[in-house]
Amino acid sequence: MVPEIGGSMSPVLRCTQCPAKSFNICRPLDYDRQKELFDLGVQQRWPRRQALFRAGDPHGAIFKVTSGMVALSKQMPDGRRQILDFLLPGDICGFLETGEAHAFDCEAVTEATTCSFDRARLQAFSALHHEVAAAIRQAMVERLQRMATHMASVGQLSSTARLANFLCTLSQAYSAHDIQTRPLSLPMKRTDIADHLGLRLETVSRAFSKLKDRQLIDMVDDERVVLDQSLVARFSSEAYLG
Amino acid sequence: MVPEIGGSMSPVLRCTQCPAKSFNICRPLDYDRQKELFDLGVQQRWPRRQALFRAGDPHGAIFKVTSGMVALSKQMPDGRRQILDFLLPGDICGFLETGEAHAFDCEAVTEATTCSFDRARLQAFSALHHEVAAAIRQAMVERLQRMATHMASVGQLSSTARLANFLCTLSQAYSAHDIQTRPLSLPMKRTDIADHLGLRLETVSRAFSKLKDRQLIDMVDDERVVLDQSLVARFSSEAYLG
DNA sequence: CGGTTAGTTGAGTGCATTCAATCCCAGTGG
DNA sequence: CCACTGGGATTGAATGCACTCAACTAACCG
Repeated sequence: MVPEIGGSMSPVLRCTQCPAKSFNICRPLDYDRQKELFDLGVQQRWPRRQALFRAGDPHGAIFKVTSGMVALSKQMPDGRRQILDFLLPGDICGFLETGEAHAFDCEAVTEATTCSFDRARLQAFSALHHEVAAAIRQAMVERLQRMATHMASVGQLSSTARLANFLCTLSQAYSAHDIQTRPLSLPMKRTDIADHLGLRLETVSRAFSKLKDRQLIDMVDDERVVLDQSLVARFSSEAYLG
Repeated sequence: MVPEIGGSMSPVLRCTQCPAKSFNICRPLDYDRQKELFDLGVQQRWPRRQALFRAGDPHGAIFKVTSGMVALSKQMPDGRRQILDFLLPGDICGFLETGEAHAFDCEAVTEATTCSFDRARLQAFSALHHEVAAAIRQAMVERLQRMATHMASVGQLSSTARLANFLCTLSQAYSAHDIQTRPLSLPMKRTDIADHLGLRLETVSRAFSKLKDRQLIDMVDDERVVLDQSLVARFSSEAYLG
């Protein structure tokens, strides 16, 4: 799932308890400091559909996803939910809250493992190491930009274009996380994609069929898809959403 | 438009060149430090529809809105646009970019004035004054939460509910900025509201009519509306969007 | 085997869109 | 003064896209 990356400048450090590759907010740190940070972490395993935390929970830990996929979402009182983003191994969540409580829901979309850090200790660590604070800010800016692009997609595009754009965006995220993109794996359910795109699952299914018919994608099975080059060219964020 | 706020702990400091009330990221600063920061600013005036900056522009200044209303948006190649947020006096923009270029478009929705700061100098200032850095991070977190709530609205609600929620959210933002909410002023055009909510302007107009028919709002004129209590209770972010 | 879960497809409905007409108002010039 | 104009908002009629409800398939598991 997460292939080895070779030829890095310093040895790829692993959290003493985490199987996945290095914490992306730690890239700027040298080996000793990465080790110091990772030693703070505690590994946890989450079955599919289980909540890491819910909006309103008092926030304790900050989570780094180490395997599987996790969804950040907002739940409405009537049961509808909006999935804001899918998190991949290396991503962190639970750090962007105000006050004392979580603002979002966070749940495992597949079986997932995380490495969790005590919030106060990570904060103290980032106060000490200026580069970590900068990396956290950078992570926030990137999440903001991802959300903005996605909002434009949900607000402006037709169902099929929305799905096409989603697949391209996901492919780009996989590339950034050194995850294979051909075929592209879709570990989340159709319902999850629907809740992410602001559609019903039947509409998502029809959109998949349309893309297949137009030969813009090729489905290996329900959870593996190969994107055609022309799709990537037309619907990637840069090309399509400015 | 921006009534005086009385009884503050320290004197309400004004930027030497800015007519509006104090920079909200500066609330934690004492008087001397606020003054030091504000002295860096340069005032500018923008006619309606003019761009403060466009996505892709190399970023220079960071803007604080001092009067009027400004829209952050994402433009698509075919002309459609998604307005991400409306900025009120006291809000800042242009600080959440990666690399060398702006990620969003920013344009004046009404005639507006801004106080602009050199990016490098503000960054240096915030490195020096720890509380300012924290306030900037806080502003980013709040924008992220606003966008998340809005995304849930665009993704999940019907046109009328979307408009109702928008009006309530706007009212809350006005309160937080010490702007009058009864009546609530709507300085932006119907097109702007449509581009914010992911609807067509005709649909927005029909949604206004529906809310009027159900006596959930009362229109003074095209740009002034009074929200009924029951509307606020049902469609404010906390009540409706978790 | 039957039961469950996930996905696809069909038929019909409803809501938002498109296109067009009308209204209102402010500004302008005859 | 009134007629004309243009921008913005509203409303009507018809279309189309996404939704709802339902049937059906496939895979998995007891």
